[in-house]
Amino acid sequence: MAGKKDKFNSDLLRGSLDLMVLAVLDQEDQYGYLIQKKIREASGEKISMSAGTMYPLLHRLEGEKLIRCRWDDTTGRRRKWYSLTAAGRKRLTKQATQWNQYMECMAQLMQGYFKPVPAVKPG
Amino acid sequence: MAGKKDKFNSDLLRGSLDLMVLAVLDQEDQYGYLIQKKIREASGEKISMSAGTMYPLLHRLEGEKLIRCRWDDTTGRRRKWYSLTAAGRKRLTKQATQWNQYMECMAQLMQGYFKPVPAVKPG
DNA sequence: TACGATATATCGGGTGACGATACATAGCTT
DNA sequence: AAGCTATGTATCGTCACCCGATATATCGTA
Repeated sequence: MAGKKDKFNSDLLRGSLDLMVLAVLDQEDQYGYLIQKKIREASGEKISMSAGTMYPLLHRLEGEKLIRCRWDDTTGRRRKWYSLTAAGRKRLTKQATQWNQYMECMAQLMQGYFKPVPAVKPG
Repeated sequence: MAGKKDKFNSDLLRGSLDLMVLAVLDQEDQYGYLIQKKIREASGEKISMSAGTMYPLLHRLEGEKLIRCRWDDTTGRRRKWYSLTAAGRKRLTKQATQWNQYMECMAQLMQGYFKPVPAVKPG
């Protein structure tokens, strides 16, 4: 039973959900339900983005031209496949950099409490 | 001029401001204005918590009995000194642990994009 | 037929960071 | 004296966004 139903604070998600989704889409094209599943499983069920969070988020990213979609109606299951745009890749890099900088700031602030946080920059 | 006015996304703060303030207060007692200054300087001016953010946050933490205050009216400057309660220290540990877990989850999710993120647990 | 998983979508509610604004004191400059 | 900046605390309205609830539809299976 230990460490079973520990869900993260919603506020933690707000700073990183965009980044997560962009990163997942950078690896390969996905549709919403798959992204949700991927994030849930990769986090060991710890991070669960609800449908009511995910679909508006995808629509927002699409509105910002960071991702684009195409419907797949060839099967009974209507699926909306998303892929990164060039702007999306650019944003991903920027967000990742910002994330790293933020981690460094946290390390500074937590000095004495936390051990230093190494940078985790992509290639 | 480069890298000068880069402010972090407000949403990044939402998941960590509580943790920051608790950690700062764990080091030594502070009053609001000092906390604000400390966070701003330790982050290299990158993280700036506005007064409109900080004071309601402190009141909220006080309402949750995580911190307690006492007024200092001995000088011309009215100062409200805050210190951690036992519950506050407990919460700090919990939040820090949660933060680390979240970083690990992010590392998993960013696999292939990010390099792995080492844990940054206190003691 | 009934149920659960798959798949997308919207809506209302609540939370919390932010800019604006207010007020008061201390110290420095003009 | 007047004006400005820094110090110090506080509240308010706005806005963004995560969430649970709800709706709709298909598919497999018992």
